[in-house]
Amino acid sequence: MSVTIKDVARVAGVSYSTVSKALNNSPLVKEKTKIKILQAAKQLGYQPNFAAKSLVSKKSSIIGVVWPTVERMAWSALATNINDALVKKSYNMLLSINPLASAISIFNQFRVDGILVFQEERTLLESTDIKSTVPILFYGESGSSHYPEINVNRRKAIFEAVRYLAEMGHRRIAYIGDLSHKEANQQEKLIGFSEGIMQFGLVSHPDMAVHVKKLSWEEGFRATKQLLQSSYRPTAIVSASYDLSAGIIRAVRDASLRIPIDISLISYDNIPQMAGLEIPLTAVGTPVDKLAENLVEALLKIIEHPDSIHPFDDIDIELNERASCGPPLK
Amino acid sequence: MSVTIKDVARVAGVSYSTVSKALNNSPLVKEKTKIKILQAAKQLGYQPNFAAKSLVSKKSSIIGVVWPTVERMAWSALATNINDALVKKSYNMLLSINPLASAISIFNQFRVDGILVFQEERTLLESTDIKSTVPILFYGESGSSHYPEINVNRRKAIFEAVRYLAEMGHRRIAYIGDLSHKEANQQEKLIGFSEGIMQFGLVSHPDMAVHVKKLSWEEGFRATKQLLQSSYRPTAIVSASYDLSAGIIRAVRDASLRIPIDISLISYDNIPQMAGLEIPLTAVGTPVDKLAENLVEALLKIIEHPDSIHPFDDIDIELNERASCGPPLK
DNA sequence: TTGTACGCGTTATCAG
DNA sequence: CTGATAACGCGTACAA
Repeated sequence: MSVTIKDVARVAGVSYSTVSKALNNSPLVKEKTKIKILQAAKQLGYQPNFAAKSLVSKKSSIIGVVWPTVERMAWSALATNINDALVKKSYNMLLSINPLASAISIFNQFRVDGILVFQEERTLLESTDIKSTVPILFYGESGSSHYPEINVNRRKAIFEAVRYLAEMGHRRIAYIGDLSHKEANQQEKLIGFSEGIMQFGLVSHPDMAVHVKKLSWEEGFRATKQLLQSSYRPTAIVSASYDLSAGIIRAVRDASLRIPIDISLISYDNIPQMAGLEIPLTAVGTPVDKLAENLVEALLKIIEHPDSIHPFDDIDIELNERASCGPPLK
Repeated sequence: MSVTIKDVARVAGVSYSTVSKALNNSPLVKEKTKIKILQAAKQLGYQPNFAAKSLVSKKSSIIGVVWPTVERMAWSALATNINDALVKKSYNMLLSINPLASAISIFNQFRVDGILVFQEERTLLESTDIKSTVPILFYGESGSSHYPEINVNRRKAIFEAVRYLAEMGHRRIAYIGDLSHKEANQQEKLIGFSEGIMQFGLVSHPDMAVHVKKLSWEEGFRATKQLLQSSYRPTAIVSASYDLSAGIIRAVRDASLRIPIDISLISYDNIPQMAGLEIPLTAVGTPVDKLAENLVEALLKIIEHPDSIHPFDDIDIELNERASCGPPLK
């Protein structure tokens, strides 16, 4: 049914091995015949067969990405950026939203060149022991030390956010985020906040940190209402995620407070969408495009040298000033 | 590097064709040797090579799904459900977030068994003429009539929502959604609303329909504030999407109105998450699980009979009563 | 019940 | 420059 190089060869009146060369732009083919072959190929609507190609070449030019069911904005943005970065390196990205073990199994059978795993919580992994011939890179907590992982330094990011506010003159800073100790990533952020408060000798208060069950805008909204009604009167808020921040803005405005005049807001998750909110948000974290490039680069490095050990540094964080922070009112 | 059936054969002390049979659970192999082979395979960590397999069998057991950049909740839910439905039929799903043309090209080279395209706006498609040997099914507007497509009857869905409210006694109903005529899907919803208003002889008012630029919660929030401040005093709201509704609820509650006592709310997008909102929302639309099953079923039908024409009916809609609608206050 | 041989669509190596 | 031909890993008739 589908057309092969042999069909193309027949139409072009050459042998199929010549077609193969022509299609791969080999210099061993005369320009004229090359053109003839290319025309025949186009005319027949030839599409190379990936399976055959990767069978012989042992390469697929595909990177498999394992994605837990994703709802958060920051992750969508990351996926898009990784895709772009991969295309730039002439790879293609395929996503699987299956459970980790089966996704990895599928990608292994496909003999993709590399696998990138987005891991939010680490609990899943520990039970099932992952077997993979294909190089894997974890983004987030891998849980097992068998595979290389890259993480961003969330602790430092939040710490820097606090520093930024403190240096601006803020003394009463609040934090809205996941206060439970279930997810290591979220815990890191909280620690960063605490460290900042202590380090810069800021005001402490029992209500200064508000817990959210999910990093969603609803929770951000709710938590902010709660915060503003408490006896703590913050002049600035540190938010643990983009989605959270979206809800925070709404709640703050509803309380007829102005950002950044009455209250400053700085958010984790350094994605371009921050600029598109009602108020362009000053944010801290690794810019997604850089993060994506780092991840891709690291993965390609692993692919090229699968055996050597790869101790990846945490990716550097940045603080992007926009319009949501200013000195406290008085 | 990676282990093949030949390696397994050597370890198990049989020929590799026997291994092949054993692995495919053929009855032509003695139980005892089968076990021996299976053990050897596991011990070596054997993973079948997809490329080789699909090369000879002309099947990949993979369905490629083309996804525009994902941000909306309802779509995430749909993807998850399709994945599940596919697994049930022993297929695997792989996602591509590349532009339509290149995604289809990749899937063609992979010789996936079928392609499912999520198409929100149709503008993209019309310029590039899609060529695909692999069967394609469009969900949404394909734009060209070359490929089969399935859609849900959004017009009817919204119409039924209006009917539901009307029969409950509501006379002043508002609509929050995309009022521009750019996207056919959104236009359909608006038409359904207008038809309902006319058919049931309800009150008309210039402010009864509020436009949102995006189907996001922010816009839902904003539009609702606007609606509640206008001179129109609706007793019920019809919302065009889940995300919108989330924002609507917040805005309504902020105005100290109670749902459903002071105001009723019914939403398009029939997804389980509706039940998880602050107020379990009565919703109309095709339940995602059914939608997913329908799509999968239709696609498999096309795969089996690629040549015949497939005029798919719109998928039926359902109205799920939850806790957000009641009779008007007086 | 097991093994042999061939072909799937490519690339790569050699001869011509 | 071009054309045979051998792999690649697997399924499957067919032979043993």
